[in-house]
Amino acid sequence: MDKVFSPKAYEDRLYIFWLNKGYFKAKFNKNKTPFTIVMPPPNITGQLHMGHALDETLQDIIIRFKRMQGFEALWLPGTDHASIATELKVVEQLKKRGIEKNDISREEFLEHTWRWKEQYGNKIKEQQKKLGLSCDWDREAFTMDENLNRAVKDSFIKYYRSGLIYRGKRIINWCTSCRTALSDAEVEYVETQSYLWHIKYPLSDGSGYIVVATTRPETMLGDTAVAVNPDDVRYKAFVGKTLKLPLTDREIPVVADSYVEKDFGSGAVKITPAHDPNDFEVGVRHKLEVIKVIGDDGIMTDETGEYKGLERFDCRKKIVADLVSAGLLEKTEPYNHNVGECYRCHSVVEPLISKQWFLKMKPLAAPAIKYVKNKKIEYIPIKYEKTYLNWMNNIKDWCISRQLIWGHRIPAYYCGDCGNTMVEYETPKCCCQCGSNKISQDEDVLDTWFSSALWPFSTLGYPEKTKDLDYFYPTNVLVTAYDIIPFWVARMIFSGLYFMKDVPFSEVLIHGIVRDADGRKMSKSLGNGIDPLELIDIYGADALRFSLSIGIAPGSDTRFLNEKIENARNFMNKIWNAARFVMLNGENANIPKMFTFKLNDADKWILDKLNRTIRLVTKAVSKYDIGLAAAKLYEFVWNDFCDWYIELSKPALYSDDVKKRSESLAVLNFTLVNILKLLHPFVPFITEEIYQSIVDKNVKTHDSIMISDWPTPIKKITASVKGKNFEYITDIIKGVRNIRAEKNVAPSKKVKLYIVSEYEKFIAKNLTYIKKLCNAEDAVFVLDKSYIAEKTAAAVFDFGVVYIPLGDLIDLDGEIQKLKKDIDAVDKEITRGQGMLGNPRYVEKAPKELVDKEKEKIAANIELKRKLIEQIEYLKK
RNA sequence: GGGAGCAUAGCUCAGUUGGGAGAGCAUCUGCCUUACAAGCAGAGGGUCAUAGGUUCGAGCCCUAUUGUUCCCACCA
Repeated sequence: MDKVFSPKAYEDRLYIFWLNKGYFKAKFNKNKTPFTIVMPPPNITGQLHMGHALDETLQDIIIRFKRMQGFEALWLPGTDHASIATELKVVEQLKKRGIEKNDISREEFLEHTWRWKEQYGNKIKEQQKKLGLSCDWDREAFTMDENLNRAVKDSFIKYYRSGLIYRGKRIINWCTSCRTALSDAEVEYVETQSYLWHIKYPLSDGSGYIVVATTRPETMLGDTAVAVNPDDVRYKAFVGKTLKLPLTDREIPVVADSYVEKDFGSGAVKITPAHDPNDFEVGVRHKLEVIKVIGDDGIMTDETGEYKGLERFDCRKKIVADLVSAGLLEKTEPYNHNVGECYRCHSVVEPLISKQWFLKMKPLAAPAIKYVKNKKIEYIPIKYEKTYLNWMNNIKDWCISRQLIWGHRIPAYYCGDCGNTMVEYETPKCCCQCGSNKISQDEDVLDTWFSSALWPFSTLGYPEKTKDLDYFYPTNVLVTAYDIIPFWVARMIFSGLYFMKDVPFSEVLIHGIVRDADGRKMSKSLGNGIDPLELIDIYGADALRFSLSIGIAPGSDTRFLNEKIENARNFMNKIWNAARFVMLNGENANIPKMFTFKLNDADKWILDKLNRTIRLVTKAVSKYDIGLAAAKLYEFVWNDFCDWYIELSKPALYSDDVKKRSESLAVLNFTLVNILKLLHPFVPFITEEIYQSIVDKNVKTHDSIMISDWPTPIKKITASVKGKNFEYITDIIKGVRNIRAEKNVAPSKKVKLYIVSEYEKFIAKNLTYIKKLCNAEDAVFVLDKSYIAEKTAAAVFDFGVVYIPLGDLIDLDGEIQKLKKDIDAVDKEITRGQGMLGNPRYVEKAPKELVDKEKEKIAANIELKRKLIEQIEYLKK
């Protein structure tokens, strides 16, 4: 093994090894319980970013853990066609080659897009492999695969036939740049500094005017009324009269509608039914004309007279200018409000009237709410249940049609003669109503999220009733970031319930997003993104994975700091070197099987610690508390195993006693292999690489660590008992080291120790450790201080005192002061404890265990205090 | 406007049904001790945002306040 771990030397090799062995594959197995995760499919436009790295590392940890525990663990990967995002990319690429989307046919465009997909769509897969993900690549799915297409078509038709899908003219969010409708979820609101323009609308009879305020003056060209509140006395007389719409020759009525709030603005609202959802409703109530003034391309329409052909924001400027010259602009007020942007291209979304397909949400939301409330699906952490319920409870119908080419084409057909609509699996030969054969398919495709919503079952064979679907569905846990709950999680839940009559997963593990060092979201526009692949290149995949998993709390954001990954890299190096230590000493050794020989006190101590770690880590990972599990492992491996146990093993390893040596190696190998197993889900590469080089056949039982068994606590080990507590030994070592450091005793200088303790026998048995780790040339037991002639410093414990003769380095007054300080601290502890025990309610209410522990603590502290006082007495003599 | 979260060491964050305040990094001291200087040993550093309350006991539960972040809605 190399002195410094070098991940590049083995990561790729091991991944290929796993692939060749087929260890990632999962298949129907009636003797095993399935555990399923479907991977949130990255977009084919995607590059692996830190968000993926976190999300997928968490999933890999869980799936590797379950696999080792003996589940038939399926992690199903795949990619999403990402309708809008991909189409934008392809349009852009074509533009560079001088090709406009509108100049080529639908088929040609699709051809270009498929080619683009073949070229770039698999990039992320190769990146995921670098991360070490153990997903079943044979099952890799794509939302536009043939069988997934079938699922989409099938579900659309089923929804339609039960009346949940309808087509209608509504105000929808329109992106004038992408030229498509968007769902509510696809609009992002951004606070924008703008103005509120107050415009005078003169009465037709010349008797005055009404002032209306607007943030979008260009829409006034489509105004078909001004509305006031029916109870507003200021405007009572105006209702029913007509106004001259400025800059046009149209006359519009003043209507009364309770939607208008008296106290906001002027109390009068211009009504533009074609460009505002609320105005649309008012228009319906008052049977107003609907005039579309902004076109799908963001250009003013034929309806706008002299403004026709102007871009919408240019038109706004001109309108304002014209109003000023007409003397009709009363005032302009600075105004901050939220403006909707397209989540893909970030251009301003235009609400406008359009004929689209919608999915009725209320009937689907009801069960989706019920199942979550009944805990058939649990959110981890629980707070995200509220986010979900809040969204579900206020849900509106989902606009599912998109005016794009790349996606699942809507299976609706229209008769060119009678206009009949047919929703069918195959193109109808002729109209079922009039018999005409002039049949054309709807030009639109479905929202990308429509197919994503089916992901947990479409990938397993739905609508076919496959064996896999039956075995692996419902899946177990969905792992994703909180920002995708409305888009995806919610929609999978109602889709799963509707089509599968069962939840798509029983748990949702929500994690945060990875932010930069300053806490900002990583984004392309800010240029503050960190490329996981670069980090893998520098630090290795394991270091990246570990840095992302340690210390995170479910649902909370995490900042990415270089020092975190450096620390993780250092930890990998630590593991590497600990293993190297075991290997170097174990060459050619004849290592006995564990528990066939007598364990020494240090062995029992580390095995007890190992047991605790196994319990803790197993429990934590089971609860998906990945951050805690990683932290506990870090602590055990570094602080207990490396800092203590390896040091403790050295006297035996370097001795001439072959038996002792080989027994020590047995415990080292045993502990090491358990550590590797516990760490494997987190850091698969380094653990596999080390596992492969383990020579102790008793502990290396499989040809790969990833198919080995998850550790269980060793039954033969019991915690230390009073009088035989190994902590006495470590306490003494720490105490002596402390004094040495305080008194500036050179590390190379050997010291002599005198020990006074009622547990002399136990300590004597472990004296080698004390001498070695304190760099003491001798340690002898005495009955009390009076047997020591030299001036000494003392390390005082409740179980004994250790004296170090340090000659002139000892300052008597200083020592006394120090001891007094210690006594004060101990006194405080005793008072606190006695206070608690003196309280009958505490003794009565607190758990018995705790009370007993408290009693022991007090006894120990009283003893410690007695010994401290004794020391002062000695010093004063 | 509605909802949720966060506030703990200089920095980034943990803190498991309420029971003696933790880690990493940074700082200081001493060490190239034959696994590891990407290391070892030791040390300093916190009124757990503020004010109340519940409790024998509060970083943790309740109320209010301040600061901060996010989500949803979109009243022109």
